[in-house]
Amino acid sequence: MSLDSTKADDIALVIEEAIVAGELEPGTVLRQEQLSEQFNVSRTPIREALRRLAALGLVSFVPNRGVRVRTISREELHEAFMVRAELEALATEVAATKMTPEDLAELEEAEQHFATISKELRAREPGEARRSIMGDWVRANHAFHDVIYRVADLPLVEQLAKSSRRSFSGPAVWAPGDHSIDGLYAKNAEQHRAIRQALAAGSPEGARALARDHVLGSFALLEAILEQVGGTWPQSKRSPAKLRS
Amino acid sequence: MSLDSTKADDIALVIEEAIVAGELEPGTVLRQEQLSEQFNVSRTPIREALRRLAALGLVSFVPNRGVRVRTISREELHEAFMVRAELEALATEVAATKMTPEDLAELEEAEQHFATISKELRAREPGEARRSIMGDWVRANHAFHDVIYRVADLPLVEQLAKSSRRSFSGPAVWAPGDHSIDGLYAKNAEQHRAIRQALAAGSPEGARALARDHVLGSFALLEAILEQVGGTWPQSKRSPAKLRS
DNA sequence: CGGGTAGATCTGGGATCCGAAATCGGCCCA
DNA sequence: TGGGCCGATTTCGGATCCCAGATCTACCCG
Repeated sequence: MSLDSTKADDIALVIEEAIVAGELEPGTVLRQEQLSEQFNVSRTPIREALRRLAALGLVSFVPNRGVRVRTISREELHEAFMVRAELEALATEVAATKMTPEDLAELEEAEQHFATISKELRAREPGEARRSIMGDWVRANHAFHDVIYRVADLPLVEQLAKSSRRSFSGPAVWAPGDHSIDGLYAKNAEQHRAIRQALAAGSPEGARALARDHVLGSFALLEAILEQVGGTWPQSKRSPAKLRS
Repeated sequence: MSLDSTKADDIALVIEEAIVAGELEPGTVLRQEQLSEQFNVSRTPIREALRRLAALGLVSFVPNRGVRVRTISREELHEAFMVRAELEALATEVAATKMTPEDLAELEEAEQHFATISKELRAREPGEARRSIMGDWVRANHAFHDVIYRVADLPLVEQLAKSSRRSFSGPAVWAPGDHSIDGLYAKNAEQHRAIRQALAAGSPEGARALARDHVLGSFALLEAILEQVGGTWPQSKRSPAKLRS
């Protein structure tokens, strides 16, 4: 615990994980004292951790009122995808010139794992059965893209892309969608295949374009998922008054 | 001061400004106590401010040892430019469909202001005379791009692009270069004109490509500036041992 | 004379305490 | 009955204090 990390860092990572994993729904108010007893520390490291999360955009800070898990509007979600599309296009283009056979093998494995889970997902009925596998689906999807980031070896791009990726992995988990959008799930998996083939062919331009389309297509998928949940957008900005839960 | 902001926030902004403006050279060690008496506060808000800066990547945190202003390697600088090239290309493409005549007029004014300063810069001799105007040059350059960001109305893109812009505005200030690269300065100013014209023509694709080239070209300019300073890269990673100054 | 080591000192991390801002809750009055 | 006012309570921001880890320094020993 005390080896090369502070409590504030550790706590920030745990909370970040919880937010990304969708365990903390957007809009949730985070009380400093509650967190401090939850982690058995004083409020000082808690506040430093929250400062970090605020700088990363995961929570929003309101002076003298508290922090809440950031809510994201449809426009913000769209923009996050546009950003990731550009960054991922860049990373994929760069990766195309660096792929080794071992990298390609690893990528193909990740692709197949994702395809398997995607198929399993589509086989399940909507509801809890489908919801319980969404975490795996998100992780498998990330794993595929992470191979590309690793090969591209662009730390800043990777950091920023993952940062904007956080904006939507949560919603995807708690809003699994129904059968009518299974075609989009299937298309998503198929695009992984196309990207891998472009990378295998050593085509930077092709890989770039495919990566960009894929990310933008993923937005269409997520949008479809979210549209179904409540008809209306699920986590719009709620009234900022009355911060108490 | 206390209206809708905390001391930690205020201090973070001040320090951030100092780093971006090049007043704090990379590698400088920031002592909590020194900062606390400088701002007349206790160390608590100082540490929260530093946490924020660390999350933004402006300073690096070493547990139990302190923070220092982040140094940046040539590779990191290059990557920051690649990122900004993609983001700025996106913003410019979006802005092309939104420009009003008023926006265009404002953009042209910023362009001319930058051109004036650029010309003044090239007229000066290297050394202190040139160095003293670099801050204005950087600000005028930012002002031009900021018009585009404002019109594009993509907050996340703007935030991220400005974040990566911070990586190099400092170096540009303290390493003004000599006459041999004046052609690059001139070209830089000329590219602003081309971008504005593409925006005026309502050509998203053209504006996108020009914006991307412009940013990548700016990297060549900065690289040339820095090459001259000491022959070698000026602020490489120093030995991390011995944090004391 | 060089290297290692133990104590002194410095500095950062975290706990506890206090004042201030904001919300809550009950009361009064129209 | 409903709206506004005022004290009580909650929660946050900041200050101060203490402890632990790291560095420095001086001494000792080979």
